Amino acid sequence: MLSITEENYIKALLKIGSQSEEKAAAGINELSAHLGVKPATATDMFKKLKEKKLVDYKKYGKISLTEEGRNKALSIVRKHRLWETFLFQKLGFTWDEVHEVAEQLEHIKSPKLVSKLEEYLDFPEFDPHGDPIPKANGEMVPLDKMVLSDLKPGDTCIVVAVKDTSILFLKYLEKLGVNIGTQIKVIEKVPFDSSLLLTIEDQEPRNVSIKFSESLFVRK
Amino acid sequence: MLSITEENYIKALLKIGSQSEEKAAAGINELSAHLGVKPATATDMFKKLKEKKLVDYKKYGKISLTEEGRNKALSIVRKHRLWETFLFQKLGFTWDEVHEVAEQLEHIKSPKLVSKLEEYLDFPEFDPHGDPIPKANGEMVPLDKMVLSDLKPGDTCIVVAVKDTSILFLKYLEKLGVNIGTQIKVIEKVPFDSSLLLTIEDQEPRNVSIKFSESLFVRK
DNA sequence: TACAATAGTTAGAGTACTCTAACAAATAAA
DNA sequence: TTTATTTGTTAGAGTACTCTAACTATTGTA
Repeated sequence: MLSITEENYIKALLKIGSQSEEKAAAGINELSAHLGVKPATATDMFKKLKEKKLVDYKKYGKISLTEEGRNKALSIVRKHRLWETFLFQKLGFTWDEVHEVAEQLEHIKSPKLVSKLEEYLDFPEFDPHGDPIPKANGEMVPLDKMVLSDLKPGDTCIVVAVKDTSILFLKYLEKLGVNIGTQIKVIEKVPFDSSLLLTIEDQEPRNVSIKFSESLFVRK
Repeated sequence: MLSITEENYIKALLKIGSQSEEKAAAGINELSAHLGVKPATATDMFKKLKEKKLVDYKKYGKISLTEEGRNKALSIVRKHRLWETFLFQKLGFTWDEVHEVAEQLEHIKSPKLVSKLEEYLDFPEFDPHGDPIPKANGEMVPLDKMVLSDLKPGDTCIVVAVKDTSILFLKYLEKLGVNIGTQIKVIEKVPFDSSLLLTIEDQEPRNVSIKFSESLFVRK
């Protein structure tokens, strides 16, 4: 049985690992920053997780999940996203509120609760941020997505997920009327600062920064 | 902000305190047994809770909740019973399964979650075991209840709650077809062992032990 | 009222997780 | 290729919660 702390460590590794390409490995500094602890603390903890055969790790090397560690981490992500979906769909939480509460709910230990919840939500494939929800066996529909900033003038796309889940960004999206499924057309790319001029659904064209367009996942 | 451990300590005190009459105070041995820790451990913890002004306590004296401690404890019981209701009504958990999971869910910190959940459940007054759910302000409908063993032959009653929430007892009730709201009529009291002969709804009369009849709350 | 039984406390120690400070390895730059 | 910078490790210590063992106070009984 993993402690909440241990669960958070392997979850962080799954998240950072899946962002980078290839073997999905991460360094101590990046991990500790993401977890909000000092590198020394993270070193100790990953040593312990290595003993438990959840991570692969050698002194001064990159850290990656073992098969078992990856499954455990996926089951936490599964719970997190199912709870987010519940909070959003059933309890009327807003987009930006669900994450924080789901961070707590994801650590509840009850296999029955998870499967009942999934059934109650009618087996959702995506959470409110557009991220795919892993199934009980760890499978996950791959999301074919690109960042908005990769589009060219004239391209049209559908918003499928957010890359940045910070409250500031989510609130800004809300204000702009952007949700999962929203249609966006790129009118023009400003060479000076790489900002984009675009139309959101039927609204008037507006300009968004490169930071914005790199934080939104879309599908052509 | 209280830790999960601290929450469990004041919850135990509320529970034991409200079982006994008068000033609702409890001893260290009883509390530590209920919490599954050694008396030495409980002594330390209640000292700490005294510093936080959540309990009244002097060396070698009984322990009781302060006004603030009582409010905190009630809010945990509120969460516990709302979650039990959710698990039972919405997710199809059985009577005996809800408690264990609610023990975990009651520690989730989110005032919004609690009020949204209450609203989603349509402001329930009782949990699946028949116990009243405290309102946000700490108020609770008083349950006019007595134990089945206090009835006399010829009396008829309605089951309103269970006193013992152990899985063994709940499963036995299920087998007997006893639920909240079930009607029971006492036919005869056996002087030898104080067991009762009774009819449950329209079933054939059957005999139940004194242990059984002292574990069930009813209303005449 | 004295003493045995019960109830509660203190001291010392262990585990899990965290930190700071000092150091060592790996990597990038001159 | 030597050095500076970045990255990661070790040692020592602190907090929260738990234990055992030894002790003290309170209560009930003879």
